[in-house]
Amino acid sequence: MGRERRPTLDTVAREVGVSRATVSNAYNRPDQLSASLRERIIMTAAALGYAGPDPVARSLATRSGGSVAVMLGSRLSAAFSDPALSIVLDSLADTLDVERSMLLMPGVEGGPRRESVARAHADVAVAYSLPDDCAALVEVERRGLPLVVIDQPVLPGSAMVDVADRAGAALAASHVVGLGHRDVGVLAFALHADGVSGPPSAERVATSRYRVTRERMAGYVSVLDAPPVWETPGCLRDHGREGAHWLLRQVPRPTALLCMSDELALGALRAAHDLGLRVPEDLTLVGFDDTPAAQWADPPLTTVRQDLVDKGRIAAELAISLLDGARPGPSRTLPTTLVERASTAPR
Amino acid sequence: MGRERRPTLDTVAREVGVSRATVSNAYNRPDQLSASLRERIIMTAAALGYAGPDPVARSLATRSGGSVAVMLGSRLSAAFSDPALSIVLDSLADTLDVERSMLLMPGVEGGPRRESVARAHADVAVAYSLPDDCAALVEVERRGLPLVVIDQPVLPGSAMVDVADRAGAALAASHVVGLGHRDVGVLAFALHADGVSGPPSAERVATSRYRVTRERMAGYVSVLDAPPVWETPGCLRDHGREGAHWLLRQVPRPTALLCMSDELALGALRAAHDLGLRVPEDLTLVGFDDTPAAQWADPPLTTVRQDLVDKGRIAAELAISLLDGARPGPSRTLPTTLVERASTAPR
DNA sequence: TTGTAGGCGTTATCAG
DNA sequence: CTGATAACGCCTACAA
Repeated sequence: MGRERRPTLDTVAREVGVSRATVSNAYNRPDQLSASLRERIIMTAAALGYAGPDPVARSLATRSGGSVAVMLGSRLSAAFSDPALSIVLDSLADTLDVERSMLLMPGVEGGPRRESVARAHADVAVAYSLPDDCAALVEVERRGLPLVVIDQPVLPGSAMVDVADRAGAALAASHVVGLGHRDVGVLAFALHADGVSGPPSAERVATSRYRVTRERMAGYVSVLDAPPVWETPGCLRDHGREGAHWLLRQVPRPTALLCMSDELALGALRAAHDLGLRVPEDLTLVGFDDTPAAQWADPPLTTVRQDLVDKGRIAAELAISLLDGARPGPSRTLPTTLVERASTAPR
Repeated sequence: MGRERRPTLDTVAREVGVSRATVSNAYNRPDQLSASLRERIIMTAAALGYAGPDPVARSLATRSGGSVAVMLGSRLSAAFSDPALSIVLDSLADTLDVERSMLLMPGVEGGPRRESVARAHADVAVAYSLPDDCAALVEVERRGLPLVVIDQPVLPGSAMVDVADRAGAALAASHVVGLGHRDVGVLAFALHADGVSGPPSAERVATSRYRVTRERMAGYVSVLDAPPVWETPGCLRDHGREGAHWLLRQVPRPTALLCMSDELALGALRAAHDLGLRVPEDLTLVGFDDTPAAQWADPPLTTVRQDLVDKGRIAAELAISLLDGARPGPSRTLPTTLVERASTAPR
């Protein structure tokens, strides 16, 4: 099994009897040589089994061409099971130029491993809702990679796109209060990355590493007065179901639940079902994100809408402009709006 | 904004007064030099703002270090909305060595663009259920990248992992027939990438570009006699719902539906609900995949189980072994089993 | 323990 | 239109 060296640009050049530069031009600047010569070069290249310019070598020479490193705060399973993230990622990938792919860097404990960031062939990074003290971000800075942040953290020198989470949460809270609900529970997602679930202490809430969670909580609390809160360990439907069971056991029993995501709300819907409560007659439910599943639900979910497609698109655009040498501008904050459907009703 | 050149290994070497090799060793082979010298090197490197060895240059020199290119047949949104795929990818990423990330290459029309594969910094590729004539695969071959195929296509020279789809489908069909059902409908996913939906012609079935679809269909048909079939344009729940509505309008109305995925089955469940049919009393439903949603459903779904986590893990292991120079062995076929839950009942 | 020299496969610049 | 020549930034024998 002789590990025979693969042909290179030079092999082809020698065979054709031209210089390497000419062969390179044959691939990258067809207008720089006669069609016939080019043809001859391509032919012999094929005959030699030359696979075309090596992407890595090309990148070294051009100092570019890597992909976009997308850093996630969670494992892929968690990432994929979060519809909101899927939509953002899809839109991001869609907007990226064809020649740049996404280098997905899953997180282990609050972010990708620093080492993997150090080795990544990327010339721009996108951080998706990462904890402020994420080691991977230190590495990004050390490498001097242009950075686009989605949601978190707020970092000088990086471009950023986020969402009016707090205002949106306040909208949700005001809505249910306006409907006459006095006993309102909150279904929050993780405040820390320790997998703990249950009613969190005030301190735990205050010290949350997750900006989105903090903001949404702040929005709820700006309207509500010390509501009962259940913290879930993740954003899965099951988690929402579990938390809702607890919340609905409180006395007085909440007549409305504000949920930090649609998935959580869907879990709560299930819990209501378990307990024989009708939505919205016996229980009012508000989600967050407005993912497709929210409209799909029975009843369709009232929720706080954020434009996830826009979020991904803008992140990609920012990444591209950074690549083009633009300075990161002020952060772009997308609006949130309340979408009233059938899961909310007057008390 | 002077685009000042970033320091390199050489800059550091000169500053410290040693050779580049020594600096390189300071990073890659700490045991090759005294701790004190190493320390001095690292310090000045930091002072100079040297970010450590450039990943691209390193890869060029070592001829390795790229990531694993994962080629998908669909856009990411579609990919993510398919729970089965999510699980496989997660398991795949999880098994990969820490230093290799996944380069996600979404497909546009049946696969990634050939051009993007040509430029990818990858030293191994994983194809996930791609059409046989996928251009991206030609490029993979041209580049001589080691290839691991999941499900499709069957390609000489590549490692492969797939699933006993046909046998599994036959299992499902036998199960419902054994239960006494005579009128059985089939909810199939896309046979072609043209977005068409409806009852497909025999020719359309026979010429399907998708192996998984063909195999499952073959499994059903090996037991059933010319069942009514509805082809969905995708694997979304909505699609399943739409198709089920049509199937349930046929005369005689099917008393059982075999669905090519759990998502489709869940859509069918919804359709049954729409029509006031009880499952399993009035309608028997069988899914495929055994994703978490299947157990979650109400009623929990009888389905054909495949081990998606294994599938991803094995794909990753194959990729790694290919990277280590192993020859692709015979294809690994994972078993399918029938998981009986509450969505099936005797006629 | 350190340094030297050669190579990795391209691209870019600038003459001819 | 073509070809030297010099980067690009690093790795790795091998010699000292």
